[in-house]
Amino acid sequence: MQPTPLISELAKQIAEHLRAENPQAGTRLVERKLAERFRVSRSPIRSALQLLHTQGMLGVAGSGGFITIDTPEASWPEQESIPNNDEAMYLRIAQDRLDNLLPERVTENELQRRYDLTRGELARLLRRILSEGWIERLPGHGWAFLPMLTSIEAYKDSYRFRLTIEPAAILEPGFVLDRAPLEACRQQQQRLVDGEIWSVSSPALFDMNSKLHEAIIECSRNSFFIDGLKRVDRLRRLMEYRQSLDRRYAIIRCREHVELVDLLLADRRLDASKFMKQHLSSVSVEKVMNTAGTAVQGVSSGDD
Amino acid sequence: MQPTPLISELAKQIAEHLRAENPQAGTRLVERKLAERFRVSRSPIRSALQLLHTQGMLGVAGSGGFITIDTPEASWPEQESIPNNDEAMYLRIAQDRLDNLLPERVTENELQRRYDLTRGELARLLRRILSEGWIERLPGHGWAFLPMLTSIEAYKDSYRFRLTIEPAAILEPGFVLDRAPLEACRQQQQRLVDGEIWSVSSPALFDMNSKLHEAIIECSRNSFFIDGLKRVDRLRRLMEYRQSLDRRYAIIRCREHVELVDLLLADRRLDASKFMKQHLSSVSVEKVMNTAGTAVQGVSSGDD
DNA sequence: TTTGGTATTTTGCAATAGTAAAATGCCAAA
DNA sequence: TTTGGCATTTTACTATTGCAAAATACCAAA
Repeated sequence: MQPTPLISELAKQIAEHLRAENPQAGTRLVERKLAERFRVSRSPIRSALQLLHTQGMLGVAGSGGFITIDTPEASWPEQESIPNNDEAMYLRIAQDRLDNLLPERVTENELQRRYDLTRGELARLLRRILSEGWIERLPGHGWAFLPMLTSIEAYKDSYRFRLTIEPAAILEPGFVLDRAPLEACRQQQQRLVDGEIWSVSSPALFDMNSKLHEAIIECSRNSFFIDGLKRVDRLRRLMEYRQSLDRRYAIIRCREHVELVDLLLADRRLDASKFMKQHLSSVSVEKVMNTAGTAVQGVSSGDD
Repeated sequence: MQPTPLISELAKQIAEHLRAENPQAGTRLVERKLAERFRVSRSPIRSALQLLHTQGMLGVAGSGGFITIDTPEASWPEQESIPNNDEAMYLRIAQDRLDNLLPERVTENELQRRYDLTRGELARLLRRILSEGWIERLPGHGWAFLPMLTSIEAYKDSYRFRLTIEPAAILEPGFVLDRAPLEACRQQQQRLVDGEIWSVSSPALFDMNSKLHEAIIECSRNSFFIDGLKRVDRLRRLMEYRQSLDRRYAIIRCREHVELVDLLLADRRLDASKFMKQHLSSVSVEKVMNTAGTAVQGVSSGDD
């Protein structure tokens, strides 16, 4: 039983899950529970557990099944070892598109040849790109890339959109605070402020920041706001993954994040909404100032 | 050369195009121009023209090629004759899903059997549904439907989202008025107010109204706002297609639409934005009142 | 009942070839 | 140059079959 992509992906997620939960040694890992949680059947879960066991990260219970053992945190390796081909290919296509190496219109065969993909891999990629909204099918043959966040204009557009929906989402009538995830994000931001920010990688920083904003908007319980922000973030990620973030600005944003979460945790929603507005508009201004003088693909102030 | 789906679709679009342009008899239809406009190659355009010619709606020029003839409006038939199988199937699946006849999780085979589809048809359908955001792939096998606008809650959510973005879009700095489409929409709305509303079908009414709102938001030139509204509208269409609209309320909305466009055409953007806000919130209230007493799937006030 | 073990069924990807349809390149005429 | 006619190339859908992997059903033990 070789690890299929799904199996190693699941192993990674289970390890991550355990790192977050941090259960005491000897806790039983119930196959059905995990299967339900990760929305797959027991088969791949079982194989993933097997895999983690052979890596010495899980023990076996006397009566069968796997249990956690007392694993020092260091030995929950970032299971990135198996570089997910799909993800890499996805980013590569995005970069090629941003660099204008890919024409606006492409056929499936072209892509398949160019990136040496099987039909299935290509189908998966196109599905993903489609659902993220930067490609569409032409009526006849082939696909057309949609304009992405290539220009500063589009960039500013994305911030004005967020400036509209994020403060409004906090004032939604159905807004209910999810304390746990917010407190987790707050801690993360505090650690960044306390110095981690100077060592963490740009993509990781980007992810932490967008995770915080998404955690907040999810409290609105309005899926239109939630989806709206997530769609913007996925596009922004493609743009910002290639930039290195200027930590001198980023740290200011992180401080603001902490303050923002504190307002929310104190149930001061109106103040939080106002603060969000101010937070986003200052990021926006910064971006413009920052990109005005330098090349579009230069250093980004950014974060959020 | 039988008409393929693409060809009959193009014939329909070309007829519609001509009805809108209303060129004088004898105007030459340039294949390459049409091909570019509809983003296909010349082949299917040529076949579509051929088709329209055999239906007696186009003449031939002395030196080859097709020209328009003096066709009374009545004889530009709504080319709906060939019921697009894909579209019908799409609506059927949406309805089945809304009626809870389809489980939350389905496999491709299940769908293929249930609706008697070929692999390709199914792939096309899934792609479309995916891009509209109400289905997603599971990590293993199969697909999961996402919660749609099934509840009144979600319904109200969609209006609050619009209430946030639509008035804001009018105030976007990049806002530039597209007079032609707006004036066309205004005329359409005026005709509705003048009595057409009592005879036009519910889906047609829905389309006219959403077209107006989309025409307005497109002036913002901010693709995040534009996309946001379009996504909401696609979902709303699925819900509202099954409802018959109460014309006594709808006509009020149409009058407001005329007024709204007039404000825009007079360049009173601030007033237009305020008016939009009031317009949307009254629709929203109406919806709630209307659905509160009756069944969810009863008569909708609606329109916008 | 809950759980893991095992066997069985089902799924959907891969590879292939054939084919209709769409895209494209070239040419001649206006 | 613009345009339509025509021929050719390319694309992507269809329909196979085989197979690995995922889902599922059933059973026994705790």
